[in-house]
Amino acid sequence: MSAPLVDRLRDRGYRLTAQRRVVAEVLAGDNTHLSADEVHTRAAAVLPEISRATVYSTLQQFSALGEVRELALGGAAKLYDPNVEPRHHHLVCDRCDAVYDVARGVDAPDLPAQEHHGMVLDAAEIIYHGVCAACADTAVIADPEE
Amino acid sequence: MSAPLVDRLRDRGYRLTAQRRVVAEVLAGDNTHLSADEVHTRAAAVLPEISRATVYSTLQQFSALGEVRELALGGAAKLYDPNVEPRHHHLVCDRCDAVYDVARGVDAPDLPAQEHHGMVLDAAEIIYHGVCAACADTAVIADPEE
DNA sequence: CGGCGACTTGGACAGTGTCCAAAGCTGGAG
DNA sequence: CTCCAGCTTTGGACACTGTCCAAGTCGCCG
Repeated sequence: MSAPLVDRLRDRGYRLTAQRRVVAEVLAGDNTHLSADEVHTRAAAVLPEISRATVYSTLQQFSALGEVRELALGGAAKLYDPNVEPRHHHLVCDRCDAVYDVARGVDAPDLPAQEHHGMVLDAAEIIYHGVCAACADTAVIADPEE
Repeated sequence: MSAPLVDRLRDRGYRLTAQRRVVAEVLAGDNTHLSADEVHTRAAAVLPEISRATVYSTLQQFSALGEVRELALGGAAKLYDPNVEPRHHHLVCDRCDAVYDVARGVDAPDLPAQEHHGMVLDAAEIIYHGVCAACADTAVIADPEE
């Protein structure tokens, strides 16, 4: 499960380029939520000539193939989550954009058919918003309220 | 409930400027999900000199006051939802970014304490992803499969 | 009515992401 | 093994979203 991403790529008619391999490695080697820019930085550490455009398009491809999940949480940039398998939800700090995974089998309720608005649904994503411990602490300093 | 936003503003020490009034009107007059840019365009139709910076900061203030909800769905821009009262969730088309409201009392499950990661939670948001009817149709044309 | 200070302005700026023509490289055919 | 078609990458220009700031404006209180 750790390596065959490259095999799955070839099986679907994608060419195996050094760039795709490197991006795949970066994603496999880290369980956090990376922005496209972070992926580019880490990939460039191994393959310095890799361009931003390639990283963006590669991430889109991986996302379309279901190898990576694209997350649009509050922050400025989209994040890419290599942990696709155990489908999970997220907690987001509205102050600093920190992201945590919800590990347990928490899941969103199914939507009754009359609420579908003609759409074909394929996934439900829950985002728990709040303030992380670190941000809550700094707030106390700024707002002593004594 | 339709007008007193301006009252609530003054009560909290905010000044009543023409710009804030116009932005409030734009939001009140429409039940769809508007981007900051759309709000600016509509506001400018009434008050041509209003600047983008003002619209952005006003939307942030309204959002902080709970008069408007800021939505970070997949699209490039954040959307602002004037419908705060019946707290509701959303359906998003991953192709065209169309947004629909979930009207019914569907809601996300509470998160067990051991999953909080030290955060203080204040809201849970469910996003149902899928493909809207219009996009599904065009896909059929592009991919006849015969 | 006058002044304080919150508010707005407009333009510069930073970050994210897209697009495109040209050059490079993969993988299959011969 | 070599060659070629065409998929990929490159890099730079571009569009868009959102932030910041100094200067000027104007709402509100006295």
